[in-house]
Amino acid sequence: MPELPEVETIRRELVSYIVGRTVRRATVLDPKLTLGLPVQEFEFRLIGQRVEGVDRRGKYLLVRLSDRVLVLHLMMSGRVHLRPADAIQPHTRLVLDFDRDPALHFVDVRRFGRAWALDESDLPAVIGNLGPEPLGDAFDWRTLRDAFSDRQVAVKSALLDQRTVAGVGNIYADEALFSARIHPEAPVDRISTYKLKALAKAVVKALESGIANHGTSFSTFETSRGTPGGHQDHLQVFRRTGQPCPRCARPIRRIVIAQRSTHYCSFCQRRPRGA
DNA sequence: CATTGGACCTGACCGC
DNA sequence: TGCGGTCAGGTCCAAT
Repeated sequence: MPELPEVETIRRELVSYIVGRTVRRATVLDPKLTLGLPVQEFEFRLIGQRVEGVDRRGKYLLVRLSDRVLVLHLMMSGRVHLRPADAIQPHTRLVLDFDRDPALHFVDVRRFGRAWALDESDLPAVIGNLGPEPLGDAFDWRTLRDAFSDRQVAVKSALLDQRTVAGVGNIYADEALFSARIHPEAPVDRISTYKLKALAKAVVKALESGIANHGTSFSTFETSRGTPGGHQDHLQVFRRTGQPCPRCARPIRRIVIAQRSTHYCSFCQRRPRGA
């Protein structure tokens, strides 16, 4: 589920539900979650801490505590649920109990998700390599120009690289490239300034649209309150292989770039000449 | 250096 | 029903 719009949707819900609460108990049910930090130490670092706020950096969720920060990355299948402390589900990996319900449950079928309990000063070690926030002032077409210079990688790969811009994943990369009419295999150093400007705007538009629809959910529920997002009904190309392009009605194609499914219209998104 | 391919996990779905 | 293959919203790390 989780790209920037989905994580942002969760963040906004957490802000209204857990800010001001104090952690009474932390329970790690899957030691893999803490990446080698002993479970007891992880839990100890959270207990007694008050939630001061909830931030987001790219696809990372940052739960600001009195003098620590809990960082969550949902990877492919992670979910955050707000439910009673004792309502443990099959794939629950972490539960934070507060002074009253609901508790925060981190549920993750595939077990790729991670959690860190850090001092603020250790945050850069986890999120220090991220590119600019696409919805912040630091991002515009020059960001892409600088990241793309002297490189030949496919633009789709470059957008998925979190050092380029933080938070874009497979769905919103495909959607943005469609909006900007850029072929996903276009080598980044051959994209015109005109197209780069279109792409920067398309990235912002795609992400903002996702947020406005509370994220994209394909099969299971998604937001922390268990309601599905609605953006899947607004996707133009992603997972629409064979269906008509919204612009020209020719069938959407699916190819694989960097081992990721990629969806595009071969008529509207022309390969640069000579590439 | 930059880039690529495999690894990490589990479950759903499809064709035989 | 069972089996094997494919696919899934992400990232890291070794090999090239």
